[in-house]
Amino acid sequence: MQLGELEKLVLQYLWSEKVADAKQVHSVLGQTRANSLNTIQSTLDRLFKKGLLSRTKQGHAHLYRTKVNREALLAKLITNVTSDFVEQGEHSLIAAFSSASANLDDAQLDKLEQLIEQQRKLRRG
Amino acid sequence: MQLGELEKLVLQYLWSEKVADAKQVHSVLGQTRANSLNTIQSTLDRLFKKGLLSRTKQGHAHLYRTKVNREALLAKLITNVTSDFVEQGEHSLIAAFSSASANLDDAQLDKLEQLIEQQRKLRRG
DNA sequence: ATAAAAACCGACAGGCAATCGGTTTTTATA
DNA sequence: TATAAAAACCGATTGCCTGTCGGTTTTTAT
Repeated sequence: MQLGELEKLVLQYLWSEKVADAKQVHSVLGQTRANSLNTIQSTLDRLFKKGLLSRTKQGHAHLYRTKVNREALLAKLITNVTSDFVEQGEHSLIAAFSSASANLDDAQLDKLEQLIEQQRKLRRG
Repeated sequence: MQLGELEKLVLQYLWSEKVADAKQVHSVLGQTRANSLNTIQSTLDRLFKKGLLSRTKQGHAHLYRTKVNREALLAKLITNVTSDFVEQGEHSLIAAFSSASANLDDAQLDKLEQLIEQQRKLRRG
């Protein structure tokens, strides 16, 4: 699943605003990008069809919400883009890390270690 | 950078074979997919233009080699697909890790920690 | 009932991968 | 060195996806 520029902007907006209708999204994104309201509606609809947004009717407008948070989307995108290259039982992030570790500075290594520890704690309950 | 199905197959073939010309690639991939030699040539050329392959002339054929290994490509793809969602100054792989850490099993967490330690040792000299 | 608001539908442009026919260039060799 | 074969190169087409929006239908508030 490929995400276009506008789709990404809309997702980010909805992560920050929680809920919005097309008009609201348009009023904000229309300031940086010259989009018609229809363009925003199409984009919202495409994201909805991709399963990334949910929507409910409120009055005569759809209210859109994100259906996945940023972390879940990142995980999904990563899986999509790498799945053809990873073996069963292997995780793409770990494979990638082995090639990218040299580019991380000490602080980033620390950070990563912290994240691992944090995850371990979570599992111990 | 978006990779198509055939492009992925070609990359995987070249990771396993190290070096090949269009004819060789075609003779192998042509068994599963019905491609003309020209199709393979186009694909090799596109991968070359994307910087994923290098090539040298040998006789009247280009010999292609991968320019990035699998791990480096994974890192690149992950960075590409996540970068629009990652804050300035944050390393996308680390951001990605915090998104996906819940999907890693204990052994994978161990493995990652080992890789970090290994990198640390390397730096200490 | 009606006007306004929004959804819905359909179309088109632009970009990219896959595809391949036809032409030009290169090279080995007769 | 002329030539045939091999491969590169060029250009065109198809199909898919995102962005774009005009026009029509549906919904709703008054």
